[in-house]
Amino acid sequence: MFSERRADERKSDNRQLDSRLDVRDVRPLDDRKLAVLRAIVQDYVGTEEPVGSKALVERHSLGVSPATVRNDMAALEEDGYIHQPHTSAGRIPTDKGYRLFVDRLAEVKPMSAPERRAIRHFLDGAVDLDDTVARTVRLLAQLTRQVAVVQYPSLSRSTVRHVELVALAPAKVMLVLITNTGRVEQRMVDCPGTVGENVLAELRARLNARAGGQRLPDVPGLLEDLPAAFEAADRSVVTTVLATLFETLAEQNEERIMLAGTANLTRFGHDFPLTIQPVLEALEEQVILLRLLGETADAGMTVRIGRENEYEGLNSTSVVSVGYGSGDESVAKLGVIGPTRMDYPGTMGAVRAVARYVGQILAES
Amino acid sequence: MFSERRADERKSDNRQLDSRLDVRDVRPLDDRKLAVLRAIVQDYVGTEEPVGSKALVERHSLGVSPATVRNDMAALEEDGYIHQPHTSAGRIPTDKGYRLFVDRLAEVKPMSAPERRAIRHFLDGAVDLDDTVARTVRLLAQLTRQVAVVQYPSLSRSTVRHVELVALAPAKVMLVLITNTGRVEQRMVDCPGTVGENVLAELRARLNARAGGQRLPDVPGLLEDLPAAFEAADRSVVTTVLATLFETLAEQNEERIMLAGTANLTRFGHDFPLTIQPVLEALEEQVILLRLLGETADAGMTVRIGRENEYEGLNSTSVVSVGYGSGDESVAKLGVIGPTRMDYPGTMGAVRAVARYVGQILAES
DNA sequence: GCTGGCACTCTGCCTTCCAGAGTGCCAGGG
DNA sequence: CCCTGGCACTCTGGAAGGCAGAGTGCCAGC
Repeated sequence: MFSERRADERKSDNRQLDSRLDVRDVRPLDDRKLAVLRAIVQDYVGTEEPVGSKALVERHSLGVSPATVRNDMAALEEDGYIHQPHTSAGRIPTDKGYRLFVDRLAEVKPMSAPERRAIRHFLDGAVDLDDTVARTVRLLAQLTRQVAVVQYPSLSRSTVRHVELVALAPAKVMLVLITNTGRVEQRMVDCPGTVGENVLAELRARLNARAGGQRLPDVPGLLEDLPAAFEAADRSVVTTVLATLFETLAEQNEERIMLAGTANLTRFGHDFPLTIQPVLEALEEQVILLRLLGETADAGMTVRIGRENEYEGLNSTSVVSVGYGSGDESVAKLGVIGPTRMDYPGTMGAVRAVARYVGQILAES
Repeated sequence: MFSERRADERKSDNRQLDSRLDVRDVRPLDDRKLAVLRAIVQDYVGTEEPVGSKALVERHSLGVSPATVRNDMAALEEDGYIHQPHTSAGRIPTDKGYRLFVDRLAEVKPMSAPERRAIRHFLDGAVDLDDTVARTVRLLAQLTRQVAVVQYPSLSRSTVRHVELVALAPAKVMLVLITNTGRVEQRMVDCPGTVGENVLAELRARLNARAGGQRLPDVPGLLEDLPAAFEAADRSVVTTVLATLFETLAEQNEERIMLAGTANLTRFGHDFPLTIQPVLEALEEQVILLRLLGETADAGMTVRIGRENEYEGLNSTSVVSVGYGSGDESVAKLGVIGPTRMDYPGTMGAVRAVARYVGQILAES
C-alpha cells in the first residue's frame, strides 16, 4: 500500500510524462537505489544472511540513514528485486535482483597478473587434448570454488586434419578421424568383402585430398561422388566406409563433457540434501549439461540465474558459461555452476580468463 | 565393570582351559549371539536407527526374551562388535561387527532371473568400449543405489591387437595402439627427420609381427633389438617411435575410471555435509579411486569396511569391489562405494553379477 | 540359563520465554 | 520535498525447562 502510493508520487514528481502506470520497469531506479541493491547483493553473497538496513549503512558508506535505506528497500522489494523471507527479517536478492546486478551493477573482475601467470603455466603443462580439458576443468573449479564444466572441442566446428584407414582383418577396417583440435575418433568398419590394400590406399589418399582441412559438417557433401571414382567391384566397400565416416561426423552424441569440483557443492547452503540432490542428478546427465552449455550465446559470456535455467533441478543455481576456441571462433563451451548467491564478478572473471587461455593453448598445439 | 566380570565368569564356565584372558577373539560367540548380531545389522541397515532389545525380539523370532538378548548384546559390545551411541540408546554395529557379518553371517544374495535378464539386455546394447563401461557404471549405480566405479580394462593385462603408424607430416607420425579389449591409444611422435613411407611400412609390419597378440608388458622386451634390423640412417626414427610406444605401454597414469550415482550420496546419513564432502573429494581424485580398486584382491570379491579403507575420507564408507575380465583373468576392476550401513548381501550380489556379465560382453566383442 | 520386574538414564520433542534484529510508519527538520 | 530520529510492532533463533518413551543394567526367582 504505502510504497505503492509513494511510487506514484515520485513518478509524477520526477517526470510528468511517465504517467502510464504498471508498465514494467517504468519507474527508473535512481542511483542510490541501485547502490543499495548492489550493497545488498555484495553483503548477502559474503555473509549468506539476510541483510538489514542498519548493517548496510555501517558497512557501506552510503551517506544516508538506515531509515532512508529502508524506504529504498521497500521500493526495491515492490519492484521484485529483493525479497524478505519473513516479516522483520533482512532482505535477500531475488533472481531478478541478481539479474540487474549482473547486467548493470557489476563489472567483470579481471584476474590479477600472478593469477594469469599461474593459469597460463598450469595449462601449459598439458600433454594432449584430454589432459588440456582435464586441467582446464580442475583449474576452473579451483579458481571459482564451484562446479566446473568443460565441453570437449566439438566435432561440428572443427576441421579434418587427417583420415586414416587401417586394415585389421580381411574384411575389417579401422577408421580414424583426427581433427585440428587434436580430437581423435575411431570406428570399426565391417566391410562386405575382403578389402585390397591398394583400394584402401587409394581411398585413403582421395579422402585426405578432398576432406583435409575442411569443416566436418561440409565433408559429406564433398565426398558424395567419391564411389563413382572407383571400379564397380570396390564401390560397396567405399560406400560402407563412407557411411561410417559420415556417421562419425554426424554423431552429436559423442559430444563429451568433463566435470570437476562437485565437492564444492557442500558449501551450497543450509537446507542441504534438498538443494544438492537435484544438482548432483543434473551433473550426472551429460545430456542436461550439454543442453545447458548449448544455451550459451556464441559470443560473449552467458549468465543464467536461478529460474532462468530451463532444467528444473538447477532452478536454485546460476550458470556462467562462455565459448572458447582455437581461433576467433568458439569450438566448444565451458562454464561454472554455483548457487545463485555467488560472486558474479569474480566467477565471470575466472571463466573468461580460463576460456581465453585454453583457446590460446589449443591454437598453439 | 559389570560386563567385565561377567565375561570372565562365562569364559571360565565354558571351558576351563581358556584362562588366558584378553586374547583377541578367544571367546567363541555362540550361535545365538551371532543370530543377534545378524539381526542387529539387518535391522540397523533397514531403519538407520539404533536397535534395542525389545524391537529385536519382536521383529525376529529369536525365541528368547528381551532380557536375554540384552545380555548377549552386552557381550557383543564388550567384544567390540556393536556400540551404544549413548547410555540407554539402542545398539549400532561397529566396523568389526559388519566385518563379522560379512565374513560369517551373510550370504551373497543372487540376482533374480528377471534381474539377470535385464542386466544382460542392458549391457548388450553397448556399441563400443566406452559405451560398455558407461552402461556398466550406470547400471551398477542403479542396482545398488550407491556410487559405482568402473575401471577401464587396463592396458597392462591386455594384449596387442594392432599397431598402426600414420605419417601426418614429413616428420610427424601418429602411433595408434589397439588392444584386445577394444581400447585405443594414440600418440603423436615427433621424429628427428623426414620419415620415408617405406621405412614406416617396414616398421609397421615388423611391429605387428612381433608384438601382435602379446601382452602389453612383454612387448618392450620383444622389440628391444628391432632398431638393429634397420639401416643405420633409419635407426633414430625407429628408436623414437619405439620410445613413444614403450611410454604408452608403461603409462599407468592412463588408467581411466568412470563414475556414476553420486546423487545417491544424498541418502547417506543425517550429519550431511560432514560425511559427504570428503567422499566427494575422494571421488574426484582418479588416483584415489585407482588405488582403492587396486587394493581389490585379484580373485574373489573384496569388501573394505569403514576404517579398513586406507584413505581417510572414506573411513565412514564401505567399498565392495571385484575384478572382471574377458576370459578367466581379470583385466580391470569395478565396485561400489556406500555407507558402512549398507545392504551387504544385496550389494555384493549386484556387483558380482554385473562383473560377470561385463566380462562376457568383453569376451564376445 | 532364562525371564519378568524394576529403577534409572538419556534422547527427542514440545512448549515457553526472551533478547535481538529488523521493520513500517510518523512527525519534525534542513 | 526528501531525509532522519524515534517508536511500536513483529518475527526468528536459541536457551531453558518439562515430559513421554525407549532402552538399559541388574536382581531375584523359576
